Amino acid sequence: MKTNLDRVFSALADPTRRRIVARLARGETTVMDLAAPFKLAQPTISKHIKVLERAGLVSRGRAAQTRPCRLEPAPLRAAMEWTGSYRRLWEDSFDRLGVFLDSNAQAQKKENRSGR
Amino acid sequence: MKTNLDRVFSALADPTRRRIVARLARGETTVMDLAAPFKLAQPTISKHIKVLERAGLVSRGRAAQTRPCRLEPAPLRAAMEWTGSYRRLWEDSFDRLGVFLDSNAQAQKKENRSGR
DNA sequence: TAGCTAGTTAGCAATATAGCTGACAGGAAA
DNA sequence: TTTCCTGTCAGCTATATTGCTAACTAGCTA
Repeated sequence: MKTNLDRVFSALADPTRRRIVARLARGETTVMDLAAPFKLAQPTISKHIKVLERAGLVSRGRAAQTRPCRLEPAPLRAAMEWTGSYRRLWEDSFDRLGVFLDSNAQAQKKENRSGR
Repeated sequence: MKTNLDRVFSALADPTRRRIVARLARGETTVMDLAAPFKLAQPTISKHIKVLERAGLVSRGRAAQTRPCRLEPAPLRAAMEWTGSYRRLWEDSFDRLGVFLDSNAQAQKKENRSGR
């Protein structure tokens, strides 16, 4: 039984997939377009996209004969929050921006209160 | 040829290893201690530790017959920065706490100023 | 010395992953 | 209809990963 975070980190462990994510961050696009920069066969890219999809990082629509891919940020956020939860380890003081992590709730409150 | 980030994300993709990281965040400890909470055989834990070590997430010393493990935060930071670079995708506004990413430079300055 | 504790190394099995090719499907265009 | 474009699916190979056990090493302790 694999957790979501397992699949997210696993998906991000491949440089091809990270490049795909980077491309999708600039906007929705097609499989062919995603495959273009790579020397890999196109079905190979399809497989990578499917991995991203199973991790919840990508969602897809249908438009004529294309399957446009869109980046879903939530899992990226989850990954960042996990790694960020150790932020205090590389920061010397606790009362930096870095509090964002120790409690997201607290960070939220602060954000709301201060409007920053 | 594997990049560092490949190894870091790959290492974090396993729940056992994430639990080891979580434990190490509370302080340096031994392999036996790390293995205790798991039902896995001890050499299996050794292997997981080695994966974390190759990713640069763990460094080890020697003390009598133990090999104390310590968490190295830098790769965690790198992973957080990668995922965080897409932070704008899940935030509606740019001028939140979210500046943390753009402000690594700023954090650096703070660190330097504070004499670290 | 002998034995205990902590840990690594070697080797095996099962499964997953990343790449490929070849064949297929659905929609647009000729 | 035929053809092309955009993909998917099935199946193969090679390699990596995760788990195990058995056997070993290194250092402490009796």
